[in-house]
Amino acid sequence: MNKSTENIVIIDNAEQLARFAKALGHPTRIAILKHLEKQSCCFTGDLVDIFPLAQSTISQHLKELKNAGLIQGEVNPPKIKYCINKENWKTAKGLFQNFFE
Amino acid sequence: MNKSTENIVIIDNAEQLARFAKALGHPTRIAILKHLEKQSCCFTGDLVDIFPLAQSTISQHLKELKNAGLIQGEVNPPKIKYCINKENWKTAKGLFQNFFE
DNA sequence: ATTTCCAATCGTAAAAGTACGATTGGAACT
DNA sequence: AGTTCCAATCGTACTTTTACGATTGGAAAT
Repeated sequence: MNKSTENIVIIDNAEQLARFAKALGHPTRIAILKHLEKQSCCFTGDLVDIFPLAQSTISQHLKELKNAGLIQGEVNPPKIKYCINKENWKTAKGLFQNFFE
Repeated sequence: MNKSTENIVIIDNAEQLARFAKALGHPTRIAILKHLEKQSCCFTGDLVDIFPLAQSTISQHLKELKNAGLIQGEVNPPKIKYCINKENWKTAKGLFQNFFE
């Protein structure tokens, strides 16, 4: 069982919404996601160039987005290509939409 | 200048979105907002009855929601009636909508 | 004036988040 | 084998969040 995505369905809506919201609760992570939306995909290194943050910090943010299920990484040696996780993205969209009516 | 609401317009979208998201990033706060949506308004005490949390903890969550601009409190002695801040709610809704396309 | 009631604030403790530099790991090249 | 490259992870420091009980403050009622 993949901790980051598989258990989304079994936990209650409020918790799932809070989970997504928490992942979105940092300007850098919003910016990363916006960038991924635009680019469709990108590498960690690209982000390190764009943001004035250490590589380890970017990596940490990516990890959180991945744990929340909002992105996924595809190994593309020697790089790792990050993309929006479209399925969960849709789920998140729906939850927020529903929440705000 | 009211710190919680007035400066929303002047800060960048990503930051504002992150701010709202952060406020939504806790199950209790999601639940409080859902309750406020349903009830239209409510008192702190009502929430203390509903949630298995200390009064001070609820108060703290309300404070954060207020600081984020999502709710507002109207004094209604001896109680305080909390409502959704409709204007900012709309702003938040728009930001999330736009973010998810 | 005192009491009562509601809610904010204070003080505190434990846990989580944010950021950094340094190190490690794995895959592809010399 | 050794080197190079990218990205994850480790170790660390600092800040913020979350939660609690206790205290305070303000308004209404006795």
